[in-house]
Amino acid sequence: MYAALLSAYGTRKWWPADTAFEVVLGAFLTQATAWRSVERSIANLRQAGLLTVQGIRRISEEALRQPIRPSGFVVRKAASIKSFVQFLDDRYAGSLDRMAQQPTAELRAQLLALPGVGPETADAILLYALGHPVFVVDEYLRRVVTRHQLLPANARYAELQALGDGAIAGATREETARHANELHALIVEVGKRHCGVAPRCQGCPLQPYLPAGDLKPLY
DNA sequence: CGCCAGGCCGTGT
DNA sequence: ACACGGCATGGC
Repeated sequence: MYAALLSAYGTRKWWPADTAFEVVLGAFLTQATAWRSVERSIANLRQAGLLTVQGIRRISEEALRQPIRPSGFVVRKAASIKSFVQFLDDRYAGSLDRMAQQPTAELRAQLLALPGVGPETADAILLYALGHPVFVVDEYLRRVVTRHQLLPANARYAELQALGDGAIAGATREETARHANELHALIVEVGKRHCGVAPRCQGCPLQPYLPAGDLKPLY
């Protein structure tokens, strides 16, 4: 299925961000939020000079709510972003490069301990901001996997991740990270186009892999 | 206008 | 352990 997606859509350029720290901001802002809305927030932050660790460090939590307004959940997201920068300063002297030197499992635990960081946000930061080879599970993957009856609809995050891990294993850490990057990006693409709440399977590159029978809306 | 978006968290069983 | 609603805002 990975091969079919790659063949259909080609190489995606992901994560859509100019810097590692911008990836982190996007990871928080996109929680249950359309990327279109995140883009407007990023534009606001850029205009205010807030796309850097120093920028976020300087602004108050309350003032940060304003530029990220288009992404919603502004009270929680502003607090989460400030907490992350506090953590980065305390633990890694404000450097994502230094943070990236630590073992993946340790970093994941540290991230999950932060407010507003769940498994997907932690893994997105690990992969796209820190370059660690972890597979990122999101709602789109859950939909694809459920529709194709690869796992039950109530599968846990770890089960979905294990499925992804099986598809991205490479000979080197870098190769695995590249596959993790690519496949997640492709899943989002096919998810947006074909795997919404109501299925739109016409022209879907994964159609040959669908089980027999009718598809139902998810909820 | 109503539905939904690249989750996370506190609360109730 | 696990389901369930709230969280804010805007695009379609």
